[in-house]
Amino acid sequence: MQNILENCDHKSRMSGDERRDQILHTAMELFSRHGFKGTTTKMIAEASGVSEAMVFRHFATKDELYGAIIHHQACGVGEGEGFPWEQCPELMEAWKNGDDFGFFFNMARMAMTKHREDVAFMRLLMYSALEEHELADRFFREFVSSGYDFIGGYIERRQKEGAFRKVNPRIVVRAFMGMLIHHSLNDILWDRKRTLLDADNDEVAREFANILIDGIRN
Amino acid sequence: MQNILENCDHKSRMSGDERRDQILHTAMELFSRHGFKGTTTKMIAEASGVSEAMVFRHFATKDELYGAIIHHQACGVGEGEGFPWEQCPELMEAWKNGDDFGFFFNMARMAMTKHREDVAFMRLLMYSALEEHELADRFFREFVSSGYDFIGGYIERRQKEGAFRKVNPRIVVRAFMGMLIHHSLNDILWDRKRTLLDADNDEVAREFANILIDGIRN
DNA sequence: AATTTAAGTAAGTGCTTACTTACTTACGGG
DNA sequence: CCCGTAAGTAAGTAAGCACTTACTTAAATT
Repeated sequence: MQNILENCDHKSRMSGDERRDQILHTAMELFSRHGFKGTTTKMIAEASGVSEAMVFRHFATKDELYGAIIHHQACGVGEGEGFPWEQCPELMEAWKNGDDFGFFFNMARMAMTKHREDVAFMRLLMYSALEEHELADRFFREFVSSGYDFIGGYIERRQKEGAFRKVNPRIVVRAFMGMLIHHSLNDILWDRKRTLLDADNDEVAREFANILIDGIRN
Repeated sequence: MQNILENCDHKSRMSGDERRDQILHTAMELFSRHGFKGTTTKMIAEASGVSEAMVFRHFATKDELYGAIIHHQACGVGEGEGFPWEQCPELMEAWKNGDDFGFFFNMARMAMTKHREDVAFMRLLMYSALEEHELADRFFREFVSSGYDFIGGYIERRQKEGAFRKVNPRIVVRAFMGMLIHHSLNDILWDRKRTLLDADNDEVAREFANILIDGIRN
């Protein structure tokens, strides 16, 4: 309980590393809301409660600050402790047993939960893709690409076992990922008031899994 | 053949309306590439081959120019000659006859073709959604929402006819639109080199339709 | 040919931007 | 208790921004 003061933003003087971290997180939030060009160093400084000079003491240029955010996020997402699907026991269990519903349902559930938790990161990613910054490319190569391999590999295996019909597994992955990402993007970006579809994420995940499985079953 | 000069950008002096149109299209292209904040009025003027003062003669502010683009696009897309699906005879035929494959296949084909033709508009739309400009909202309300009603209505009808199983039609629409939009977004934004999936659009459309139909068939 | 009209520009305006400099203050180790 | 180190700032700078002003030129109208 004695760290109320330490958690408080108004603390007069932080250690260098503490302040660096705080600026990094503040900037990440602002970049995700307004894009790179739309965020000024003044905004970052004010939101961090320091002068602009402090921002430039920690990060030589605005680009370097953006680079640090990319690095921070890329480490936390792509590597670090492995891919999120490897962290979900139910999912890996289903993967082993060839439990199709368990596999696709948990995959969908996990993705939707992740997306909901990381709205700022998703927005940053979209901006990066449009502005053609490095983050988008890196995220795609290190993360999305592995996801394709993981799901695609499962489908191929189940095809060989005779459970799924003959169809390009990559197209199936695209269909499934499309459902998941589009659904999250709708909630975050397009239809925040849920006028088009206001359903429980579990129900949506269940139906997505059902549609896909029945859609490629033999 | 005498209008080579008229079509040429280097024409020394245009009529007011011609120049207005030209600036509008140039600006649309630039906004779609660099976003609103990332595009300067100087860039627009130079790309249009006029001085900045001319840009401001036609559009009082940068915001007004953006607004004019929105209006121009919204008119061309939302209203004008009706929705694109109403323009496709095969699709409407399939809709009438309850030809499920014809319906979903042509829907997918049409969407993918539109997206490929209108990369600039799609990018503009993404920027608008992130920057929370009016265009995203308007497009969503006038266009996407109608698409949901159209596809959702078809599914409901076919459910009543006993062709499709019991499932929230809106979730099915989201799944289907997800496949289409995500696929186009991949080609435009994330994977322009087609490293993950390099398939013919017709094949993709066919498989998307197959997956969806088998996925909700009774 | 003279006059009006509208397309066009050069060279600004004041403000904001990313980034710097020269200086001040808090704090932990000897 | 002082003193070096590092956290912190106020007040800049030059370039870039959206937007304006005062003027010029081409072309249609009279």
